[in-house]
Amino acid sequence: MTAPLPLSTELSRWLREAAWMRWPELKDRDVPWDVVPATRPEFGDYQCNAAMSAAKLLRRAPRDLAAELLAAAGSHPAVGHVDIAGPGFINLTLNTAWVELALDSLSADPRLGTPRPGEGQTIVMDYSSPNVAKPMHIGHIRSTVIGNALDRIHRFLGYRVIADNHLGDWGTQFGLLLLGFREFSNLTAYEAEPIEELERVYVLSYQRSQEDPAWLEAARAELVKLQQGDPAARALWRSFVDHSLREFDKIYQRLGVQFDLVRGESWYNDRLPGVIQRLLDLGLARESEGALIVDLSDEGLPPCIVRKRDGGYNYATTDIATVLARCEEFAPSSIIYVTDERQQLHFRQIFAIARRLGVQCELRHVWFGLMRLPEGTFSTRQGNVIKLERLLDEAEKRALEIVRANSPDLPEEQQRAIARAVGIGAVKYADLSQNPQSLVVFTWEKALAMDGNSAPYLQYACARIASVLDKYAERFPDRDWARAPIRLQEPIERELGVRLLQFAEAVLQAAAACRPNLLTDYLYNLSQVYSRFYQTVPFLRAPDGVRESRVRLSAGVAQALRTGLSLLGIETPSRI
RNA sequence: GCUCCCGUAGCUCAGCUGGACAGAGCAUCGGAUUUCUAAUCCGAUGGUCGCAGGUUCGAAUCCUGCCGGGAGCGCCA
Repeated sequence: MTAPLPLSTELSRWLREAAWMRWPELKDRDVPWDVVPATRPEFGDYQCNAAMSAAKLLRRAPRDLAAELLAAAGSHPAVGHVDIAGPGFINLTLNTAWVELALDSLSADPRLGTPRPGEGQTIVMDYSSPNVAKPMHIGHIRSTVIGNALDRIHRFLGYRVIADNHLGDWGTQFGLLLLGFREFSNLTAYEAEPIEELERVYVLSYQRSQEDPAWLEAARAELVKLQQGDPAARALWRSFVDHSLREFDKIYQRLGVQFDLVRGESWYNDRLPGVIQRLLDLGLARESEGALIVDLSDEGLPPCIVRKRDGGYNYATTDIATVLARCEEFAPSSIIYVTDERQQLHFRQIFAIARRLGVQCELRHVWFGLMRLPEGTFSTRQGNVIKLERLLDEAEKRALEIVRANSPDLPEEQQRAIARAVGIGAVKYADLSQNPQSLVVFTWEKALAMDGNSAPYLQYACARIASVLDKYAERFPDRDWARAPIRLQEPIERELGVRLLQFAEAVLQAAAACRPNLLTDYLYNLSQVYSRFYQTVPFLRAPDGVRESRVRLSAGVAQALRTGLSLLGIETPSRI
């Protein structure tokens, strides 16, 4: 049998349809018919708060409405009993036998009942997008990790996702870089540590440009040569990009991040004149102070410059070209950009212009708070950047110390593998478990937290369950938990079972809100309940049948944790 | 000057499309292991949800103002 999941969706539909049948006049009114998990255990498993809102519209007593609604809805197989409490809350307690059956089918499903609402739809996801010739630092981790989690979540929900790493590989800094490279570079250093060398060269070239107008002029000339396709400039630039990409790939490999496309800004270069032409043809752009702008004042936005006074194009032009190209090539239902908060205005402008150009697909900017250091913002010039590589190294190092202390019997190689999964997982989780829009002040302590609400806590729960399954197989070789029915006897068991049913809801919510922390919240809570279950209820020593039920429930929890963590890009070793 | 975001326990943060006495983790204090991984669990302490109004049966959540912090606002990306 297939359980009607997600349960809250199903129950909401049940009550909403009954309400609309009973009170057709409320159909277009804004009444929250949603059934949501109960806020407190004594209120049952789910609750509906619609009666109070409806009461206002119908000028009736809310408790009466609640009673009429329940009478109209009749019974639902999942609902054991209902209560009307307080001013008119409808409290639903699930039928435990139904929950048991739902878990029987759910725990056999690797997706834990998660639907695929995205089938047939494409999403382009634009994330990470570091700048060529600069090292990835801790400021890049948010876009990369949050973007990758949203990428994985959407794929899981059936969307065709095109993950595109929109590299910053074009722009005025390349004039200084090309010129500086010819003058200052050390080729040996460039081969060994390309990004560091390019960074050094850039800083020198930048400094000289501040003091020497002729140098600045020469840099501009280099940029023009590059943009006009001069073979020598082009070749050198290509080398910068390739070397940078190789360095970025080391980080991506460690983070388990893969892209379908790596198209930098340069990829759109040839399309820029066409974009300008379209804007002009449609009468959307006009000249102002020598530059070409799109006036957006009727949307309350400042004008957007799409061509500079000197005839050059800027990032706005590129981003418009990018939207158009993506729509043409992939026909996505939406394009999601994951960047920091500073680009909010920029994307509002880009989206407004794209719509005027006839772009239909949903355009979504998922922004997150800029990462800062306790002493303020960091920048290359202040020399206070913390490189991503160093953060990952430190995470693995600290994790390895803990692994060695806790599992001294394991071979060195396995300890290292566990430390990688735990360390990288901790770093990712620290970022993913926060509301993306919170302002983030980087501290080592926070970024590397490995106890409490952290990835290792969840990984630990998984490892414990793996161990339980091993022990079971060892001690009861002729029994099979996978076929035994799940029975929920103890309150903690029931709580765990109901919680497990809510996996799909958590994934769907995280996707809809583009907030991975909704998923981490769910997973953390599930493991907390599991830890309590593990602590208070014996399973391998439980009687026949009960033992199998508990082992099977544990296996279901492990499945949820593994799947959930994989959606966040976090590994789950069978031992930690 | 205008726009956006943030201000919740000593610290770090959830909760914010309004719902029933405000939740975690860390820290502090006290407990739990002859048994399935103690990277765990149980208990205690700890909050005028920045301030002041307003809307509502009901506000941390919505609206207005103020205070404090961050970011952005035409030729950088």
